[in-house]
Amino acid sequence: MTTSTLVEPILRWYDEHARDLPWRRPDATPWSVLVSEFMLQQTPVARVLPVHEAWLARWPTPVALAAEPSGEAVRAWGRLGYPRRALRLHAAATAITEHHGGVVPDSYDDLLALPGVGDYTAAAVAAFAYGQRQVVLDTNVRRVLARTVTGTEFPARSVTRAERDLGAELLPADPPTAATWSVAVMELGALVCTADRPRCGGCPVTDACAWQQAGAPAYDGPPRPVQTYAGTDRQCRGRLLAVLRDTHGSVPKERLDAAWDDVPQRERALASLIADGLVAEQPDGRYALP
DNA sequence: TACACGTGGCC
DNA sequence: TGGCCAAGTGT
Repeated sequence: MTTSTLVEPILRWYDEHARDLPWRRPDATPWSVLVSEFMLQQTPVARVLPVHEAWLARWPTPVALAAEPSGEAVRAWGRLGYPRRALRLHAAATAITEHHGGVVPDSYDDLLALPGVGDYTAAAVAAFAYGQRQVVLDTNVRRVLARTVTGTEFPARSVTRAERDLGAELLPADPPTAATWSVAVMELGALVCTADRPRCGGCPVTDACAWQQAGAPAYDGPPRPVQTYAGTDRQCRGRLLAVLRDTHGSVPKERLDAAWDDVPQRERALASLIADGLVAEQPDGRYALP
């Protein structure tokens, strides 16, 4: 397996098959890229598109978002899920306003220091918004590398040193090409080398793929954790927050009580929402977005 | 290192 | 039908 057997075909494939997404357009601002990365964390592109568009129309800059209460960000987040991301995006906008002159920072370290920005998002923004040479390892990239290079259907639970070394080894030397390569591998993972039922017939590197050459063996690693949802605290939190999101102003506690039957669970969920800063209890005892 | 954290679509 | 999955981060 040489670099060129993987990189060049995937770059050519991307040139022909890349989706036209708002945050990939030449006129997309770093803020647009940053917003997209927050929204895309654990969330499909199709659901992000309309919310991203409305978000950028309302808040074209981090300064504009930072000027509003965090609760407005939570409300505008709508039903994207994981609303703590909205809170963190608002906090990131505030930090950018206060510490970076309102400009999304371009260094990996400065990005990493922002709330809600971890290794993936810092590398992605540096690469996609600023054209830098960064190792971008998301779930798509990791799956593509696991199959094509390692010969396993799925990567390990967490990023390994070997993956990081491999990502660095494959990364083209030229920064703009490196950035394109990173988005190209992600796109291949999202559209072709999917977790379930990969479309190997449309893959530009199927002939070089270690997993294919090994006969596409079934995954035999440790069981991947199942996400339960019905009846969980997460679902309860979602129900409570939906009441506030869909209401202008504040609500009495009875409105929240009506949203979930299990009393101890409801109280626990409400307390956690308040602790997270997603819900504010007012002096009059009513509840509202922060 | 595991686990918590929303939501909806797919087969 | 319901298990599985979707551009992760924080603790």
